[in-house]
Amino acid sequence: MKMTIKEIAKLAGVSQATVSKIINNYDDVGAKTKKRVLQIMDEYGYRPSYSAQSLAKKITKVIGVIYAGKINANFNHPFFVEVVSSFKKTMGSEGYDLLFFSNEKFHKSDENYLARCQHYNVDGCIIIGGEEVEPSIYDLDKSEIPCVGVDIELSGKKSAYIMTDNPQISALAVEHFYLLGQRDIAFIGGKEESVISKQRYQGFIDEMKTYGLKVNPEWIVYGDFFEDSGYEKMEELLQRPSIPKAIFAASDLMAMGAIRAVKESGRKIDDFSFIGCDDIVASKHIDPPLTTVKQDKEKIGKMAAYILNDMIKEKIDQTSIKIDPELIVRASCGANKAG
Amino acid sequence: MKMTIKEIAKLAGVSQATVSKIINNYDDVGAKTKKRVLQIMDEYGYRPSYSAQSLAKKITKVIGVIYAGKINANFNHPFFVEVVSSFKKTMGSEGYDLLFFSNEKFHKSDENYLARCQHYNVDGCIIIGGEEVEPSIYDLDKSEIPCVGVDIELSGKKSAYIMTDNPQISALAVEHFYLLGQRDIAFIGGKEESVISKQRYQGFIDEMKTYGLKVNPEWIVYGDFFEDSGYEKMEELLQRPSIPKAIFAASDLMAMGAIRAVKESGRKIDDFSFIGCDDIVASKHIDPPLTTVKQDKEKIGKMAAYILNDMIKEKIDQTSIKIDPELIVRASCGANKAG
DNA sequence: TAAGTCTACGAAAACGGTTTCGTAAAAAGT
DNA sequence: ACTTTTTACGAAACCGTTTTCGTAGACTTA
Repeated sequence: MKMTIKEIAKLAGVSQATVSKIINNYDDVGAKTKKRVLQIMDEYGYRPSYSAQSLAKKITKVIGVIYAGKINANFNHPFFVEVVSSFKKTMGSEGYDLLFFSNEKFHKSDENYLARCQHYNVDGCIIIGGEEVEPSIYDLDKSEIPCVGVDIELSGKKSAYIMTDNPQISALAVEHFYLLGQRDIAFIGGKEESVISKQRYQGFIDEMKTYGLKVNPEWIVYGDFFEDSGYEKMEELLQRPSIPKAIFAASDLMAMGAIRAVKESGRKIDDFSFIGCDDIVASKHIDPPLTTVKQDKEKIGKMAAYILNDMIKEKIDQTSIKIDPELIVRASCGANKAG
Repeated sequence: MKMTIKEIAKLAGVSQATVSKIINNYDDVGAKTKKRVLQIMDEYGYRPSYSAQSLAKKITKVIGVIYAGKINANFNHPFFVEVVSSFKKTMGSEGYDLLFFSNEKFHKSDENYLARCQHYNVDGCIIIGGEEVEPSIYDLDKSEIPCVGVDIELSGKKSAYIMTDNPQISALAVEHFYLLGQRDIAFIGGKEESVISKQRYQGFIDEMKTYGLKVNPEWIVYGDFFEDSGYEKMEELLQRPSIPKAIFAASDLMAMGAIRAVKESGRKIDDFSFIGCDDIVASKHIDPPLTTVKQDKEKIGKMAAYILNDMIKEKIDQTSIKIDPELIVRASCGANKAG
C-alpha cells in the first residue's frame, strides 16, 4: 500500500520533519536515526509524492516539450526526433523528465501553452518550431518561464533559441550546384510561414545573386518538410514550361519525395540533380544516395539543453546560437550530370 | 503575478470553495456568481496549480512513457517513433499529456520505474519494449498502475500488451522467399534477448520447416534493430564459408545496413535478396526499394491508447492483442534473382 | 401559514509534503 | 563546574486545491 511520510515517521518513532529532512539530505539529523528511517522507508517501499513535493517546494524537475505548430506534425519528423532525443539525453542526466504536451486539447478548450506550463509549473520548456507557430506560443515566450527554441525565434527575456545557420545552408547548396555547372536551380522550401523557410529562401536568393544566377519565381515552391509534399511539389515543377535540372529541397524527406516524383514521371533520374537538407539516416541509402546539407542534430539538442539549464539556474539569459551546417557530398548530383 | 484560488475568491467576494466548484463544474453555484468569478479569473489569468490539484484529487491526467531498455535507444527508432506518435495523438484527445522518463537517472541512483511512476502518480503508463528489459520494469508491471506494453509481454493484473504477430512476420518473409525460389535464407534478428526477436526467430524456424528448408545456424545472427548493426552482421555473413543469398532482417534499418554492406563489399547487389520489417518511410526510396513486412504502427499506437484508457477506467484488464503484419513487395528480391 | 424542498454558498478538514524556528541535551571551552 | 556552542530533533505553519457537510434563506406545497 501507499505509505505517507506521516506513517513512516510513526513507524520510525520520529517526526515528519525528520523524515523529510532525510529525504532532502539535510545535515541536522543523527546517523543512527537516519539509518533506521532509511531502512524503514526501504522496507515499505516508500516514495514521496511528486505532487506534494512540488507543491511545497516550488520546483518540478520537469521540462515541457512543445511543438509550436498547429498540428503537432513535427513530433515524428526525423530531424526533430534526433534533436529531441539528444536534448532528452542531456536533460536526463541533469535529473529532468520531459513532459510532452498534446496539442489536441486545443480543439476542445481555450487553453494555451502558457497556461499549460503554469499549470504544470514546469521548470522550463523547449519549443520546437519549423511550422507556422500557434500564436499562444508567444505568450509563453514573454513569460517568466525559461524557454529555449529550436528553429523558432524567441525574444522574451527568459528565452533563447538555437538553429542551424539557415542562409548558410542554402549557400552551401547553391555553391555546390554552381561549381558542378548547374544553372537551372529550383528551391523546395518547407512550411512557407516558418522562419527557417524564410531564412533559407533568403540565403538561396542571395547566393544565387552572388554567382550571378537568375532565380526563376516559377521554381520556388513550398512543401511541409515531409516526403509527400516533396513529391507533390516536384510534380508541379515538372509541369512548368521550363523544367529545372537542379533541385534544392529544404529537407531530405522532401528531396526523397522529389526523387520519387521524377522517377514515377518516367524521366531519367540522372538528368536531375538533388540536394537535400538534414542528413537523416536514410539519406545515404536512397537511390541515388543523397547529397545533402547536414545539420548537427546531436549538437543542437545538447546545446539547447545546456542553454536551458543555465537559464533555469539564472546563469544566462537571452542568447541565440547558430550552428554551422556541413555539405555532405554523395551521388545525387554527380559531376557528370551537369551541363 | 501568479494568482491563487484564495486571492480570486477574495476579489470576487466568495469563498475558495465556490471558486473551486466553478473550476470543477459543480452545479451548486449561482449563475451570476459564476459569471463574475469566471470574469475575474480570466482578467487575472488565473490557472489552478497542477500540483495542488493532483494532490487533492488523486488524478494526474499524465501518462508515463517508458523505454524498457537499458539504454533508451528506441526513443529514436522510426518504428517506435511512429507508434508513440499515434499513441500520443489519441491519448491527447482524451486529455492526457505524456511524461517521458529519462533513464539516465539510473546511473546516479537506485531509483526504479515503479518508484518514478508512483512519485509522479501517473494515471497509467506505456512501456516500449524491443530491447533487453530493465528488470525494475516488472515491478511496475505487477503494481496497481495500469500499464500497456508495446513489443513487451506484461503479465500484471493491471497490465496489457500489444504487438504485431511476430511469428507471422517471419512466416510471410520466408514464404515470399520460398515462392521466389530462394533456399539459402539468413536471419538477422534484433536484440537477441527481446521477446520479439525470439518470436520472430521461432516463426522463422517453423516456416522454414514447413517448406522443408534447412536452417543454417551460421546464418542466424543478431543485431540491435539499427542500421549499423545490420551492416556489421551482413559483413559477418559475407565471411562465412557459404554465403546466404536471401536475407531476412528484423527491421528495415538493419536491412538497409545489410544492403550497404554487400554494396561496399563490391558484390553485385542483384545477386542478393532482402526482406526487411516495419515498412518505415524510407524503405520505398532506398536502392533497391525494400520488400518488407509492414507493421501497422498507427494502429498499434491507437490500440495501445484505447486499451490503456479502458484499463484506467477499469473497464477491462489483462488483455493482449496481436496485430496482423502485411507483406509489401518491392524490388529488393526481384523474381529474376532467384535460382 | 406551517412544514418541507431547493438553492447557493461557506467552514474546515483533508491531500502529502517542506521549512523555519525554537529548544533540550550533549559536547566543547575556560 | 559553569558558560557557550553544537547537535539532533519536533511543532507548526504553509504550499494551493478539493470536497464533505452544514445551513440560511427562498420557494413549494397542502
